[in-house]
Amino acid sequence: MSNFLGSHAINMDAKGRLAIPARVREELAHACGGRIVLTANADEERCLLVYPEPQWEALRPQIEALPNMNKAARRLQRLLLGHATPLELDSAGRILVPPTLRSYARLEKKLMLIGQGKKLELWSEERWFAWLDESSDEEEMPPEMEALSL
Amino acid sequence: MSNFLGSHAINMDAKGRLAIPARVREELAHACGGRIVLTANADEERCLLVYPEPQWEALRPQIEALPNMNKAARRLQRLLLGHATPLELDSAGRILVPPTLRSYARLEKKLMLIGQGKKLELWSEERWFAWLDESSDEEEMPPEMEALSL
DNA sequence: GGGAAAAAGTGGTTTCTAGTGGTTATTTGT
DNA sequence: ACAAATAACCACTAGAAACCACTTTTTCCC
Repeated sequence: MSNFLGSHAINMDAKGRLAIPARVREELAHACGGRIVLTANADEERCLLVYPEPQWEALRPQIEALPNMNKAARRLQRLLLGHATPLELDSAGRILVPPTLRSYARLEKKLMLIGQGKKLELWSEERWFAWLDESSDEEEMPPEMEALSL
Repeated sequence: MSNFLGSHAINMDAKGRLAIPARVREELAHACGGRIVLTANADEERCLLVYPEPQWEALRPQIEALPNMNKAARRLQRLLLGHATPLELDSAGRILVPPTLRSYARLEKKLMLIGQGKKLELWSEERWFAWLDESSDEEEMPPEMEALSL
């Protein structure tokens, strides 16, 4: 099972392509043969999610099955299903990010790719750093988290 | 079980590598054969955490299992998983700190490595001393701490 | 509707920088 | 004084980024 960790600064070229870092490329190669699905993130942070295709296929039916009389559920469906795009790495290990997703996540030239275990997140560098600087201690923690000893 | 104690001043070279002190290297060698995981610290002090790989592997599932519809949990995941980088000491006992982590913890040439029992903390020397000066004992304590007799 | 021009997408090549490994010199501790 | 450990230095390599050339699609104008 794939296990993406760490973060990488990467650049998008003028045509909206980005080169996946070599380390991550290896992970992807044996997790899904380079076949990935790119989609939008549902929470308030406008970043993109990068799933190995099998991971996505496991997740998709769960999203589709949500009770869609519920507003939050409909929102999740529209965002995730509505943006999902299957992609393959080209011969140089690059992917082309569709214009819709580019603008959803406000991607400019400088990006950050963040490992999150079974998936990756793709952020505009500017937004990532802004998010890091946001203070956090106002949030309330779930009990599992209170109990953690790092 | 590993038991890191004490603090060491160390230098980072121009390429972002640092030599682990011999004492610590020995500890690491028999705790994890030199296989470590470097990641970000979640609290407001921007330092890095150095885990022997087995320690990290014990911790990782707990972090991944947090309910990630919760904001505080997501933050912890992004910080810890998103920065975690497995590293091995090279033939000279050095590690290369990835650029992302370097900038997260604002590491310059002079660093401090602080033993914290099962893990180590890596600080910019400047920030470490600043923290020593500013931190106070005014905060309120958890009950377990009240009961301590030093 | 046809053609020209522009834009977007694709593939490859070259250049340069960051990473890697190793070696030598200097310092420190015994 | 000697040995060990650290710091500085140098050479080599691989990866990323910038660049360039070509193809396909779209758009706009005639």
